[in-house]
Amino acid sequence: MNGIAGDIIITTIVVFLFIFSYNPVAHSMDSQKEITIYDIAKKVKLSASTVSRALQDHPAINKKTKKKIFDVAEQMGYRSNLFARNLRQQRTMTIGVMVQELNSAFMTSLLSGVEKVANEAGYGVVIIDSLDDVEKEAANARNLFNRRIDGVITWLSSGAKNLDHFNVFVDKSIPVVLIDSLHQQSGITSVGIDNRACGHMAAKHLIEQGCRRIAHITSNLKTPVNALRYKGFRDALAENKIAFNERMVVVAPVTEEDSIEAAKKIMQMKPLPDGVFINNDFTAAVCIRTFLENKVKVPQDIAVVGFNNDPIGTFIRPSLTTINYPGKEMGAAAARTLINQLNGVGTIEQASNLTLRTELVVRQSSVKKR
Amino acid sequence: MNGIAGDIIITTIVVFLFIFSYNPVAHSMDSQKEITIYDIAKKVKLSASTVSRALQDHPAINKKTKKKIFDVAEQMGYRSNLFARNLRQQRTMTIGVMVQELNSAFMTSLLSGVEKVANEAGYGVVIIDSLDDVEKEAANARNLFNRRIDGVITWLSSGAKNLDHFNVFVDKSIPVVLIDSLHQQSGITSVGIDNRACGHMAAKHLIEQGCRRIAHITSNLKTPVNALRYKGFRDALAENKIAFNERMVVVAPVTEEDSIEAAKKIMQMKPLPDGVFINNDFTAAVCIRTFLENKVKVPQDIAVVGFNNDPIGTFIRPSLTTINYPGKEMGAAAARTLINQLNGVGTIEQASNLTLRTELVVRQSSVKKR
DNA sequence: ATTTTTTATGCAATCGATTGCATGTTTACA
DNA sequence: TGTAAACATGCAATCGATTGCATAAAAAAT
Repeated sequence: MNGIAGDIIITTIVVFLFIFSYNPVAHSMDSQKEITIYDIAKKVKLSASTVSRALQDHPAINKKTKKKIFDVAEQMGYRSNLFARNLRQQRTMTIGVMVQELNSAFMTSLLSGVEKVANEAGYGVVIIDSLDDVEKEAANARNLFNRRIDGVITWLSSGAKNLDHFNVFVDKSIPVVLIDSLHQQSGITSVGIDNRACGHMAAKHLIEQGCRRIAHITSNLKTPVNALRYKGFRDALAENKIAFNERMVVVAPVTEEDSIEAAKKIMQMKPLPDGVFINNDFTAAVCIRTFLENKVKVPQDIAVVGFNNDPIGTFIRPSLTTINYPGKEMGAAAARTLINQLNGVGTIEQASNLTLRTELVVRQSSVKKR
Repeated sequence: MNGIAGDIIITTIVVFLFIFSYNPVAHSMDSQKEITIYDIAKKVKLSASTVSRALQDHPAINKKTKKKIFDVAEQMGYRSNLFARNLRQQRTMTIGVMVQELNSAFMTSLLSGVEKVANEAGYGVVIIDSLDDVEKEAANARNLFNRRIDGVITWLSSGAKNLDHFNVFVDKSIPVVLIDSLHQQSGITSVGIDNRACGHMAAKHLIEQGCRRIAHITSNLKTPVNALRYKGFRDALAENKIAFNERMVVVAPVTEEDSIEAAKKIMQMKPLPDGVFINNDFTAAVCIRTFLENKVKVPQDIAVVGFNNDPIGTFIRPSLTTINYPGKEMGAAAARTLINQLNGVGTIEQASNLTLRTELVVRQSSVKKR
């Protein structure tokens, strides 16, 4: 009503605003009641079924009728009640995303990828984080399950030993897409990168720069992802007949203190390594800083290759050579895979693994030659 | 069925597992059907009303009956159907968060604050971004509205001229909490910081470091937030009787190119400014880099103060003096405010503005004296 | 033993939209 | 003109949980 009036006469708006401001009760009461298809039906003197069908653009409804119903719906400020629809159709048009932690540029770009694709397909996105805690992860899974999301995209916590907490989804044929985790469990798809190839690429690059004593810093070697990167790294060394000692691996959580600690361990190695492949850019950045503070030159004394292509890498000096990890694309791919499954294109049974392309981004921290 | 059998005879479990593994079709069909309160009612030979009440821990239900119903529900793998509940109760236990863009550490920490508080209160969080586009923002608002979220937390796009797209919420008495925006519209609460004070604090610090020709880089001066920071900045200069010329303000969007451009403009000013207050850390980081590349020393030639306390500030050299902007706390405060409103503690009518504490984080980029 | 109170449970309507089936109406074709 | 085909619309059940009101049963009071 007021919308229409407002389009025509300016003063009407003023009057309404006046009322709105000074008579909140009348205002809220007035606008509080929801318009349903029954209200529309009454107005156009047709049945609710017809209204429902018209709004869905059902072919059996006369075009003129549809037009009229659409107009009246618009006029009355109708909005579909998703609960009712969901209750009837048994779906929520919502996908759940579980991530370890909302704390990195990478996660953020991942989410924006999911969000974009999902929204375009009409899905909402519910995000929940596990703070990298296995128990909270299980609770979250339950929570999402109870919310009847149509599908889940998840980045497992690093301590996750199995996928049991996703069984509820699998059992109900709710698609699950894992990001960057490798599990061959049937009914679960995964989207990721070729971690072994990445480790190989990093090591190969360092070797090409002339490094011969190459160390590795990783957050842990238990997750398949990290283990594979390490394997690729070892493989490249072996292929080039470069000796490697397991003492040249430093395991350090991704915190500032631990990263400094790790850098110190590297500096204490004798002979000093001339290159290091570090599993994430944050740690790499801290290490570079620590090296420089201790008069260890980068890349001259130690060449550094990180992982993730975090924006931080372009700010530090020397800038950081790293492996570009396509976060947004991964999110988008995961969402697309999930939605395809929801639409029946590619059923859960034929679930597969999708591997995205990665690339080495060479910057200053690793270039010894010119 | 299988649940009960499993509780009694171990071997039965094994048989079932066997079937599950080798007969996925039977498996999924079997587990597909949802348990409802009617199923439970039938099993315990009571009415659905009683079951419903028991599950809500209604006082009118006999304790033993409750116990029994709980047990059976557990056994049958019952999960409440939120649609039905929502349909009846007219709420979704979900809050919507609209942000400009999911692209910064700040947004991420903000979201994690919202998420934490909301989850603890039993609410889910739906996140949607506007890519800083006013139209998408309006569409998103509509989208969330149709999803019948119980409340909205939003960070307006920088181009937003008014809050019209939130009227749908206000009209339906759905609480809206703005983050870091100042609008006195009734029915809308906001959570933010004292931007004027921040600008003042930054300028005062630079002055104390001996700066007398202080420039300012901002993304635009139209949003109240930026205008207020600028005002505080100007006020501090005036209080200290330091001349200021509007040509010392550079307006530059937050992109790498524009930031470099801005740095160049600063360097071209004659006489060269001896201090600059930059509205965000990313731009500040790029400027510092650009300055250094052009042999302009920081802080000796130009002292720099940023804004936001982005992690980047600790990595660059010199490290960046900045204003700590409590992202996670803001998110948490916004969520708490919203949930209080939803619970009736503090009604929408008495909506107010909540201002959080900020602080100057002094690092290397601004310290000229010792 | 009878009445009142308390306690426990059930009935049936409600929340809105959807949809299979039935029915009524119009058009087309023989 | 009769009849099949195509088109349009309505009826009523369904999705699951909630809840005001009624009622039955047990306990307490008289």
